[in-house]
Amino acid sequence: MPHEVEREALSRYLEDHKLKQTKQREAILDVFLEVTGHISGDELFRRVRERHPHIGFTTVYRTMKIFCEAGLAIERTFEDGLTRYEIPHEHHDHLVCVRCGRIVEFECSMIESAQDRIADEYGFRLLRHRHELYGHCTDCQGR
Amino acid sequence: MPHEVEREALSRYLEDHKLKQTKQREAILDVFLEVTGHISGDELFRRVRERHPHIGFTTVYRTMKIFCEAGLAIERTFEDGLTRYEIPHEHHDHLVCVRCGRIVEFECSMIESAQDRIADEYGFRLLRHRHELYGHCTDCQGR
DNA sequence: ATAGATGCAAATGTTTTGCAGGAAA
DNA sequence: TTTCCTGCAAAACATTTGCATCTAT
Repeated sequence: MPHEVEREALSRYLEDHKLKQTKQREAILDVFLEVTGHISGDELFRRVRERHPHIGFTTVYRTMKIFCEAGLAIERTFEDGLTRYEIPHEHHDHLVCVRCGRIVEFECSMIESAQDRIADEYGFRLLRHRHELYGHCTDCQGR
Repeated sequence: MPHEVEREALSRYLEDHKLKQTKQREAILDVFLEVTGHISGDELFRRVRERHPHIGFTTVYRTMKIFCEAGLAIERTFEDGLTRYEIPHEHHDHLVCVRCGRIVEFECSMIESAQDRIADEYGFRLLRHRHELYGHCTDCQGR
């Protein structure tokens, strides 16, 4: 049984919130968990559709909102304004290639602590941040 | 004559690009230059309209694109997805209060050089970045 | 005279909502 | 059998485009 842990996490969340266990939600979870990287709502919908032609895009969007609330997905928005989803793992920020769209993750504890100092300095209570570096990746520099 | 320098910069840009000097472009420039901070297309349109009821929002959007190309404005997008414009000045990033919408600018050379190192490490040629800190500002922490 | 600008209306593209029928508890 | 879901169509939303008309050069 693939994605056992996540399926159970979803079950628990749905039960706790008096929501229903449906075929669509399971199907979307499976497709989403097979994704490596950052997928847009539209692209995810197309992949779901390949295997489950009856599922509508409305359901995909609504389901991803639930997954985000359940901690099974994280919503991100980059320069193009599309909503993308990723599987949660350690905190990180992103490098984005503006030519091929490649997204690479990075983590820098020095930047993290600098952010805390800055927020402190301006009297802000920090909730979250967005830090994206845009450029050309190795493969795209020749062009 | 207010905004003399910017008016001339605009004139020069329009001439160089065989574009036309129009009342609308001057009017929008004046309203924009009076803005302190970061203004959305919609809000800018409303302020332009107060003084120039005949100017359409299409013209405001089109004109701001020209101003950006002419280096008279910079386009920014924060969490709410709206396009905002600011008057160019030294490089900086932003703290955004998610309750009142206040936007504060900050600059941190340590973060800047860390970014360069990271881009380097991943083989990216860095073009630009976006760094935003979201939280509650001093005034909004009680609520 | 002519290239370019304007303003309205309509289109765009992604995401959300209304609603009637359908499925899970 | 009630509450929640689904899928379609339509709406929402900020921004862009088409086009006939107007204006700066």
